[in-house]
Amino acid sequence: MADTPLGEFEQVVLLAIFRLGENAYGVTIREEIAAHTDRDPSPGALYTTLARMEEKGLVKSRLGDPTPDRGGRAKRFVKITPSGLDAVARAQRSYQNLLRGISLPGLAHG
Amino acid sequence: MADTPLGEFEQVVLLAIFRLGENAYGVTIREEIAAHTDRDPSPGALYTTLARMEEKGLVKSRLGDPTPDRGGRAKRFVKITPSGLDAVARAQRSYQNLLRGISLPGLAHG
DNA sequence: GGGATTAGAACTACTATGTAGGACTAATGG
DNA sequence: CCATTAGTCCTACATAGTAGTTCTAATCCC
Repeated sequence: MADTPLGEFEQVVLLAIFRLGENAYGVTIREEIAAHTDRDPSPGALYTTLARMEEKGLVKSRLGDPTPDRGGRAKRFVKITPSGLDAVARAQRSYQNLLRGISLPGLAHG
Repeated sequence: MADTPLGEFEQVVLLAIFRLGENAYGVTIREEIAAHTDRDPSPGALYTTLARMEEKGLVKSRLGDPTPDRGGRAKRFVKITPSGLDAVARAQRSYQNLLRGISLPGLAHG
């Protein structure tokens, strides 16, 4: 299953997790996505996708310790697996490849 | 319906059409995708997606003249609409935005 | 110390997108 | 006029995207 084609939203979630590093869990991932894209996914949308990706081995999760806060329930921290990292890189590469030589009107190069 | 979030494959198809310019129709689009990505979509996969995108106003199609070839059936040429172009550009931008500041292991920059 | 309150996760249900394979169609050529 | 061929379209199903709601476990306050 090394060549699972990543879905659009899966990629967005993976990248958000990547950015967050050690502090990636449901709530922060959602915030990160909202901050860096035009999306604002519902909790359900995120957790469902997270669960599916874990099934496919793209991410791994571990339950953290409860924080000393009101409602400080234990967070489920998420981390990208090597296989997940590979999948993002691969997706990026083929995307980049398709873009090669194209200049899209209305899109700034960078 | 200006903010339709483009799917992964939709984007690939759109970009292929863009590259092909005036000569974009079923067969050539399929070849273009096969040549520039790791995918090799079946005819059905492509035509279905094309039909859906036309419904959403992302592409427009017109029937060409039959070519004087054996089996030279009339081709259905496809063109990206302004709204389609906008959708790709938007998708690109938010993708780029999410990538900002990230350096992915195993992915060459460029 | 037990119910109100709250952060956070998980379930259910549904829609949309991705995908294949084969049927259909319209043209030529012998 | 039927075999052959380029090309399109139909049918059916798998997978990804999405929302809303409910469940859970922890503090806070009286």
